[in-house]
Amino acid sequence: MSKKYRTHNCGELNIKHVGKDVLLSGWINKKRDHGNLLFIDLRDNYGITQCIIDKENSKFNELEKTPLETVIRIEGKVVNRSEDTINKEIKTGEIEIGIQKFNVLGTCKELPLPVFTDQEYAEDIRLKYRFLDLRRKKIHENIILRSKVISFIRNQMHELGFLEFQTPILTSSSPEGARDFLVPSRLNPGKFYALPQAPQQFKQLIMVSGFDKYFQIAPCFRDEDARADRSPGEFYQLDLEMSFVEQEDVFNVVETLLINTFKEFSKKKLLFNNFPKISYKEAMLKYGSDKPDLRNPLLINDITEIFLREDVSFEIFKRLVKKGSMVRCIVTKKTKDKPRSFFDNIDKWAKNQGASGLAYFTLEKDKEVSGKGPIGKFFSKESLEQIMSLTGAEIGDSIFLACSNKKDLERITSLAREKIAKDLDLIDDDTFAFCWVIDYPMFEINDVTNKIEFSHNPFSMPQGSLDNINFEKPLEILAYQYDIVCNGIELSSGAIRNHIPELMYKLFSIAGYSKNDVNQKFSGMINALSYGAPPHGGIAPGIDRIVMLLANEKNIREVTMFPMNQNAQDLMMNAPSDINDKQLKELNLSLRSKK
RNA sequence: GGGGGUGUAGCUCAGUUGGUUAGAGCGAUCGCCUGUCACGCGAUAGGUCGAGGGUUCGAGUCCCUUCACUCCCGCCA
Repeated sequence: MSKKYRTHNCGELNIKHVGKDVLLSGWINKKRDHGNLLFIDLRDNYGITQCIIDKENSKFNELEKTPLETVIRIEGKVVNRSEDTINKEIKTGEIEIGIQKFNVLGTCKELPLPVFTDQEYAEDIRLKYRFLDLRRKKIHENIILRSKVISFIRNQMHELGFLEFQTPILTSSSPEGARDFLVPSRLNPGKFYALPQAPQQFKQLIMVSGFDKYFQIAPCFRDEDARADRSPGEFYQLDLEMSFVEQEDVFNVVETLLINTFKEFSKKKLLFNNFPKISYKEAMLKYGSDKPDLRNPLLINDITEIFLREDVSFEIFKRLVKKGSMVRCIVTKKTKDKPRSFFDNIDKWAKNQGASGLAYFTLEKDKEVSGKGPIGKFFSKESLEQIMSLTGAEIGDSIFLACSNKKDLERITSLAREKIAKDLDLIDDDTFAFCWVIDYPMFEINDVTNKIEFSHNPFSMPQGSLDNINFEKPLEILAYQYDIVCNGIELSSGAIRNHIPELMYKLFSIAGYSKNDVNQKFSGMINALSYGAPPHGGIAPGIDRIVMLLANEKNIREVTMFPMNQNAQDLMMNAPSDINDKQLKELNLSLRSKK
């Protein structure tokens, strides 16, 4: 046989190959030892093939003693299995290999974690031995899925006419946004590069350079603390930017791309084939959040005005409303027969969340409409009818109310929406619900400093034009700034960019930056915009989160090949690590002694 | 920086009200077994109960401190 290691892989042999002499190489996934007969499940990237050897073979004892996860080469003949021994679970289950010879290609010590199980393991062991962890079925498949998704997206982008470019990894520190990762410069002592938080400025410069449509599967670096859906350090975005476009043009590209990708890689249903567009303001009112989960049918309504009525006697809320608080509610359909415990649990839960609780009552009708439940008696028939017309509630429905300032209300009603929907089992886990959140405000007021700040990206284009924007009321200026949300997870945000220097200076001045400040801090950008910049805009969907959704995983490490732990350490490579004095000297750095 | 959870054999976990020698499954080692596919059966080895301190006649169990991992808040386009 001319091949050295294999003639076939472990996933391709079937009934058609019976009688052939083959070479297979792979890992010993599992052994089943019958004393005089030994089954070996040989595994490689492509599948598992059962191989068999018996006492007649002189190599029997040696193979019997070879540990799991040893890499071996097997020489043998493909034989078909008898009807009753066929394994329908695996692709190669109709055949097995009668082993003639074998030899060890790579030995294996006792395993720190088993490869052959679906059990869950402590994170630090998995990360330290990631190369073993990655052999395991589920995560191995996740990583392959990730590769396929990226390659699919790349093909789609090329087909849509986008050009793929690389942008610098060593760049300059930017004043806005997240904390930068810094890299000391040897040739420029005392100066530092920063790793890009995103190729934001570069992609705009690519547009100014006339390339029209750009994309990149771009690594992004942000030195912020981790979350389950946020890697410490680095993550990937599908970064894209287009010239001569309006918001709708970007939406069309992204919707096409995401719909194709999600249809290709998941069996789950798409709730909308045209993604609904929800304004930021509406999202905050109806869902209490700018990343609403539209699988959840519950809506939030403002019913503050009810508590100004003479015929409502719920004095606690009335007093708070007089002082400026608002009242918002969630209606649950046909819950009048739910046990008292259902309501009390939610109230108790809300108190645990730091709210003063969730008041509730149920709408009933005998001769006339009445409220049943702890606070039902405080509402007149007419006020209940007004609530019904404001919220769409009907007889038999229940109403949960909270009263507070706007920010706390948004927080608690958003959480309550999720909690109640879960308790009532209202969320269809088998769907993806995408939506756009649009019309973000350009500015917001900082609670602590009471100063006006950019609420998102300062380079976003305000809605309106230089001569009709009311700069006197900056908090009312909306931006062509948009987010895409799926199942309550923020997938990306983007904007039509401000390519007009004059308008840029004006907006920055509202946020307290002088023309000089802007010229200094964003010199590359503002300079470029002064030499003929096309109108342009883009977006940057998070690749890791897209793969998370497609793989149905809750943690980003499950779709990342070599992730760091929560403290931003790579336990396998021992990063970050100490460096020696020579390196420090070359970089003109000295370390402060640690406390 | 703050809050919650977890930490017992190589791995996954049990361990009662504080009470004799800390257990099980998988894995390892040895033996038996020719049709398994989570093979089966028997035996053996394997423990700083995360670490340190305290209370107690006695601590895996109670208290304090501390470390590691994780989830969340802060932070984050």
